[in-house]
Amino acid sequence: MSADPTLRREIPDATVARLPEYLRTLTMLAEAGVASVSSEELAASVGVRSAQLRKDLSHLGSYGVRGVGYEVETLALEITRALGLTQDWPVAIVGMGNLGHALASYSGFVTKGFHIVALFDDDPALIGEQVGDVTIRPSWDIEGCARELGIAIGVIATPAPAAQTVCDALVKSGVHAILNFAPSVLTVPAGVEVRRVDLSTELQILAFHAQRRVGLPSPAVVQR
Amino acid sequence: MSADPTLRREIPDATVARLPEYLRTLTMLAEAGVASVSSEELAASVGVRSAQLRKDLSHLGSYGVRGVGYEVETLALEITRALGLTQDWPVAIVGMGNLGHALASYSGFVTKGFHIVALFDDDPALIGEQVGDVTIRPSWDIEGCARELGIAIGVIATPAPAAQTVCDALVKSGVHAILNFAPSVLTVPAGVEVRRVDLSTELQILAFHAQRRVGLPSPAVVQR
DNA sequence: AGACGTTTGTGAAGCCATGCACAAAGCGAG
DNA sequence: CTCGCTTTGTGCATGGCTTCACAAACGTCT
Ligand SMILES: NC(=O)c1ccc[n+]([C@@H]2O[C@H](COP(=O)([O-])OP(=O)(O)OC[C@H]3O[C@@H](n4cnc5c(N)ncnc54)[C@H](O)[C@@H]3O)[C@@H](O)[C@H]2O)c1
Ligand SMILES: NC(=O)c1ccc[n+]([C@@H]2O[C@H](COP(=O)([O-])OP(=O)(O)OC[C@H]3O[C@@H](n4cnc5c(N)ncnc54)[C@H](O)[C@@H]3O)[C@@H](O)[C@H]2O)c1
Repeated sequence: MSADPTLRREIPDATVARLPEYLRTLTMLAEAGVASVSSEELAASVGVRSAQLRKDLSHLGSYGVRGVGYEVETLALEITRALGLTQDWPVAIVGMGNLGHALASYSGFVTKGFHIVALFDDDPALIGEQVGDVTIRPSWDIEGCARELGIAIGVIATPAPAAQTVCDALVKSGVHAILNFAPSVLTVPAGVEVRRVDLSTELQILAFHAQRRVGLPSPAVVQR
Repeated sequence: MSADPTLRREIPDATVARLPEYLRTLTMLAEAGVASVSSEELAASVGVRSAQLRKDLSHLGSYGVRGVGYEVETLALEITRALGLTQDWPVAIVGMGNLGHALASYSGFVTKGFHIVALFDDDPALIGEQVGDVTIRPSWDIEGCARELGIAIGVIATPAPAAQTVCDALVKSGVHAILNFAPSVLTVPAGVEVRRVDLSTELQILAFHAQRRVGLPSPAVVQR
């Protein structure tokens, strides 16, 4: 009785982080004309254990057929819904340097439901420049137009010292989700979600593992 | 008896992932002239609990002074050693499109001990182009010169369909650490470490959380 | 209709990471 | 030297995630 079908179950963070991978693989399968897939096959494509895949999917509901597997289209749709990708998300990028330009001209986002609707920078030389079909605006306009444009997700690609300032402006404009490329820790009010991507950190983690290799039995032809 | 002082202890992955953050903050403190820091202060700057910081550091050894804290220079050096950053790491980037160019011209890597020593692409229009002080080489030369240049870390910034091919070439050239920006799962021999950075995935995770917000008590002035 | 092989969904167990709480250890003041 | 204050390093408890293993469910074939 208390089981409301529309009630969003608690989905573990670890699962949420894997759902996009499942979705991407399912989309590829659908394009290849595959209609049905087993947890074993799908898990192998994504690089996880089949038990993990099944447990992850069980958090969304029961969309498989025992003895058969999952219908690719259906499962893709359910993951899309769980992730909230049935609607389009308006995205703004702040900081149109090297990285900002690469992000703005990347076509891989739109196909996933993300639309870049605003670009900001504080360099007068960049303001007014057209990237794709969006014009770069002055960053002091963030508070003015971000709310108006309905920006839901903000991407920060400014140098580290500017990141907190930009973040504050975004939050003040009603943005509750921020992807931060600057190597700095952002302080935000409760209810605002921040994810950080730090490429230097990734390289350093790789260096750690590479260092441990020293003295190991060479390359290995062993496949895993 | 089995305790070899030079034996590298097992450092948990979760800890390794945080060490670069600690190091970055310590470097900033050092530049600001701070000589000593407590676990409480450092943890606050990084955004973790102090107990977690102390436990993380305890995996490296005992470099703090009770009642006082940690000497910034010393701790930074120890983390640098633990991560294997006392040596410089030669890095190659494959795929010099938008993202590849942004990465190649990013100055934040060299200061951390990473040197981009080779760039590859298979587009004749790009081959020969100079980025910084490195010339773009044809990607069919990877096996020829990667080993010779001592490439330890490979960065893949090609479209997804080319990623596995490029990865194979890198591995064949003796590269054991790969940072993959392409949205594809790479298959590698045992002993090769792959990390993937997928910006679409990050946005999708943010979308999930943003979606859950719907109907929540608005923005909130509450600081956390 | 019933038996059989396959694959899902999930309890249970094991594992790892996080957070708590405190004894041990250092420093400085008296 | 001793006392008291501060902060580290860590044992232990807690919670979450992963993996195992199997009953339940489904399609198919006879
Ligand atoms: N380029 C890379 O490959 C790379 C890799 C890792 C990390 N990063 C990080 O990403 C961020 C951007 O890198 P980049 O290479 O594009 O740097 P960049 O210097 O090329 O671009 C930064 C841009 O931000 C703009 N900016 C500065 N202050 C601003 C403000 N207050 N409001 C709006 N815009 C502002 C600048 O005008 C500039 O256009 C940096 O924090 C960098 O550390 C970049
Ligand atoms: N640009 C972004 O902001 C962004 C964001 C997310 C993910 N990505 C991913 O990063 C990758 C690169 O993105 P991009 O925007 O730079 O793409 P891009 O098309 O601008 O560049 C790809 C480059 O790879 C080269 N290439 C293709 N096949 C190759 C091969 N076999 N060997 C060597 N080089 C080869 C191409 O010549 C081109 O220069 C893609 O996989 C993309 O999905 C990019």
